[in-house]
Amino acid sequence: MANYPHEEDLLFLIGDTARLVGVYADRIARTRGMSKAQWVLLIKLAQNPGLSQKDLAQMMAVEPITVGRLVDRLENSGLVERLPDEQDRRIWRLQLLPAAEPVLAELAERRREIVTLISEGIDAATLATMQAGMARVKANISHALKGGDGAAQAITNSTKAAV
Amino acid sequence: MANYPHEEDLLFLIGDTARLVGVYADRIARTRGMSKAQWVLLIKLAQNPGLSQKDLAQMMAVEPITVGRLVDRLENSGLVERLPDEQDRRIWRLQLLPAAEPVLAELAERRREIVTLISEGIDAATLATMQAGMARVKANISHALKGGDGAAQAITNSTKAAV
DNA sequence: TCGTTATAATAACGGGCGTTATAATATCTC
DNA sequence: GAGATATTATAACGCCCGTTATTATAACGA
Repeated sequence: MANYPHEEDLLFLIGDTARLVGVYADRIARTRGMSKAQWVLLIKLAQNPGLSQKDLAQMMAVEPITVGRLVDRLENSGLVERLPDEQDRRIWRLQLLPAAEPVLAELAERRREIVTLISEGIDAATLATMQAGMARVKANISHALKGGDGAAQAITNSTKAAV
Repeated sequence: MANYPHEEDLLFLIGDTARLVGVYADRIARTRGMSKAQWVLLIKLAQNPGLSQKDLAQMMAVEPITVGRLVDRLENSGLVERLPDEQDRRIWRLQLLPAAEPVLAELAERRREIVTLISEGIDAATLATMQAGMARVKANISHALKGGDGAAQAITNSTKAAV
């Protein structure tokens, strides 16, 4: 069964890599009783306390309903709480609960390990090019999906050094 | 609400971009009555008729059970059939049905449009660097998940021109 | 040849995610 | 101020996907 590494399309590569990294990160998250998606939410929320679900959804590049469901589970786990907004009764303000902080601290180191792992054998300049390039791909597709996220400068090899 | 483009992590970028591209591709696939995952399966199967579910799973970088479920649906849609293997009664050999071909042909053009879309504003050399880099990331994570896929040469900026 | 071990496929379970539709609440406009 | 319009969150539905466990069949070893 011939099975060469087979010069794969960037499109397939993006999907496969994300799924595989997701599986890996998910296994780590589960050692602390959460999923990868919940872990991401916690990270974003730690950086921006008091966000609404809609704001958090935009930051995570998912639909608001997805954040709502994640918060349901995180609330059950005692890691996040929903607080009513003073001005607008449609809005929940999200807050980490104390139980979240030690778990997040432990996982932070594991996250650095993942970054190291996926970067193996790739030099820093290439990594920078990839980061800038992926940011542009994300901007392109976001725009096509009619959100747009600004940041639309062209990415070239020479941009790389500046990133 | 300050919301800068915010210098995003490659790890987050990979996940977000894949999801967003997935949503976009899925919308296109649904105009032909299938999902993005089913579309991918059909493409791989068209390139390699007669694969077993396990082989196809490896090619798609998913678990065999995932392929089994996708084939269930594609069989119901009349796009794929399962044929018994002559030698080994555990194995199904997969085959596209005639109905699949015109649909696949129509979708091929839409796929090229997606590639054009996501590549906008990124020069060819950078795209090549990204492709080689992502292939390495995939190899790194595959190896860590204990499959490994060979192809473990270092990727550098100079590699780029050769790709 | 018989029993152990390996392998392909599948079932059950649970979490992720978008789409469409709906309820509650704000906001805007006449 | 009242009705039209917009916005935040949520429910229902369906598909994606991995983990663990099970069944059927092959392959291997004494």
